[in-house]
Amino acid sequence: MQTRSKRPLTLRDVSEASGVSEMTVSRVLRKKGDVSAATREKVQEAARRLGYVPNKIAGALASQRVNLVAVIIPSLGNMVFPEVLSGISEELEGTELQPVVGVTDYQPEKEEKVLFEMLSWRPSGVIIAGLEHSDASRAMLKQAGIPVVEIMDTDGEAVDTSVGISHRRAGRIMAEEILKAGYKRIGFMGTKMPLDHRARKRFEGFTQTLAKGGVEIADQEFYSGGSALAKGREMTAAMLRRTPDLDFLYYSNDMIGAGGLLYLHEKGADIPAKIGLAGFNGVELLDGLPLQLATMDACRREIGQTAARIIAARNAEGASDEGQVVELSPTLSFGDTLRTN
Amino acid sequence: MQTRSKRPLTLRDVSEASGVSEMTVSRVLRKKGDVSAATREKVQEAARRLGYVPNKIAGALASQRVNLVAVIIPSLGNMVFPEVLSGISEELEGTELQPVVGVTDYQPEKEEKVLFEMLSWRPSGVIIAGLEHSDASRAMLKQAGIPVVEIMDTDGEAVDTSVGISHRRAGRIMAEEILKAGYKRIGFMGTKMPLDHRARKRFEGFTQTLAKGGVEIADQEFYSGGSALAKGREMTAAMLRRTPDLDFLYYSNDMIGAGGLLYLHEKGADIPAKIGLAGFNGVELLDGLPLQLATMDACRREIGQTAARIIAARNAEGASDEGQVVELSPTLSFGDTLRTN
DNA sequence: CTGAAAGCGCTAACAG
DNA sequence: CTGTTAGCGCTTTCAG
Repeated sequence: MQTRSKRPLTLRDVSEASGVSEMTVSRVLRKKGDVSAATREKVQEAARRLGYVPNKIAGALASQRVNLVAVIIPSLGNMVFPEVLSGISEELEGTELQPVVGVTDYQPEKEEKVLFEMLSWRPSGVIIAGLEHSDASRAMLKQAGIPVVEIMDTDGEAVDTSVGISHRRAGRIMAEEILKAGYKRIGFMGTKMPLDHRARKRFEGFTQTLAKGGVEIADQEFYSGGSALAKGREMTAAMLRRTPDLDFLYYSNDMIGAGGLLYLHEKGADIPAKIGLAGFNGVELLDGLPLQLATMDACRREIGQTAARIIAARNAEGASDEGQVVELSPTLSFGDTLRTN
Repeated sequence: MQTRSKRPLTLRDVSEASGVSEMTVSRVLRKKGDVSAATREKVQEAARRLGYVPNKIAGALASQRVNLVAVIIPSLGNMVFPEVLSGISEELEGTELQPVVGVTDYQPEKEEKVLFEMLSWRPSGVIIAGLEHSDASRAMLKQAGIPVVEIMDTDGEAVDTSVGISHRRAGRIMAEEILKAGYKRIGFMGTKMPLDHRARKRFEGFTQTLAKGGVEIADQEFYSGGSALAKGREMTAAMLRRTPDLDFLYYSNDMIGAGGLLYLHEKGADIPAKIGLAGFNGVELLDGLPLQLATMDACRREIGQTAARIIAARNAEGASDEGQVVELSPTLSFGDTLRTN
């Protein structure tokens, strides 16, 4: 139908091909304003025949509106963020808005760069992971004059609005359950990530609550890089060699927890009677393990949905420009690796 | 530093604040053309102080250039695509270009929508998964007048350029190795995905090669939804109940393969002597399993890098506008679940 | 090295 | 219901 052409088609081409003014063509193509069925048909036919694709750059400049929501996350390989994203997409599906993703690799400088880059496209809103940002990033977010939702975490001060869980509380709850179940000699394994503030907060909540119960972490180890499953396996083996009397292992994520679980299960360990295990995230991926790992879900999908809903609402007319804090409650699953007491 | 303002800052604001013409401000901010050190300093100081973020919409419209590469993939939850993406990002890092991701959920209509949407931003290139697209999508890709690289697969005709592996050949190679190892009673498990053409092609290559060796698939089962690990476990159990004399199980992806592996390992099956297993993808994630699953890597990262490099090269001056086919060679790993002879 | 003028392709705001 | 007139904020081009 179309002919090869170096220059992309413009509204004017459609206008000429259909004998209708540019303005009316624009109305038809945007389904905005009333146009008679006859001309509408003529225009659509011409547009289709030519293979016209509107130029959003020009449209956005003229209308001063860009229906994009910038979504800024640390990583895609983490399993948790794709789920947040699908919550966002799902929720935005019914609206004009579209998510655009930027990845920071947990680096504040990269976050700053990505944020700057995305804001320069003048999006209608920003959804960004975490509450910890560089001063420059916070300044940009404030200055942008658009709704900003910081997600995943509520332990801290948001620029505008935050949606997430309290990781301190999550660590605390896990510690309480472990104590309640009567475990005493507790080991911790996690990522060596000074910049993963949420893991850090969980760890803090965890150790502080143990301390209140008169228990101290008996051993701990941090890793970085490599296959998480393999790392969990190795670290668990090493830790039990070093501190054989541990009766509970708390992992900062489910993947290393699964590695530990597989290792102990093979060794014929008496789980959860003699040794208990728990991870974090509620990764559905792991459902087929020999034992179900105790874990705590982080409400990933729900966080995405809620954040997206807030942005969408604020973009609608007559929205209250108020910031808010939405704290979701993670649910603990005991699985097969934490005594229910 | 900045003041609250509803209206985002413009070049004119920076111009007024620095007492330098808009044009020269623009030159400084884009580091284009020669500007005296003194004025450059003045401009940069003003821009920083005000918190100016350039408006790329306006810039793109004026310059007729958008440094975006549209990347269109079926899914983010698949583990394989995030790796392709990181190959792309890595390769684009050194250039002006930036990837923008769109997800199709394996649905041709959604692909068409996403493609239309992305093309309307006039990107500098398109990287799109697969060779199978609707007529409309192919038309748009041809019409766009920008480099288009179809990735993952080379079994078929590309619009412009393709980079990937031959999935037919991958299936064939696996079949050859299985026959060579002397397995005879072979079961297949995979996703119920009429739209996953690559899985289909592997399956075809696999069965055709078995047939040449006088072997027919003894049993097969397809699933959809749910946790892949759990599905692999269940399907394996069911299949062996139904067809107990199977001596090899070929899985269309590593996750269900891992489920089967865990199941059989727990049952104390004699792997790989009495029963062999193989998956597909080379998912590093699974490195900590009790046995290493035989698999074939799909060159995910390398595909991303190559595709990005091609787009970048074509965007440089004096590039040959030629389409090409880049077929990469997947490597087979025997792991612990496929007899080496 | 710096500035002035003229759009990029589309849509808001008015007229008819 | 349809058309006309101005820009949107930046960059290209051409003069100084």
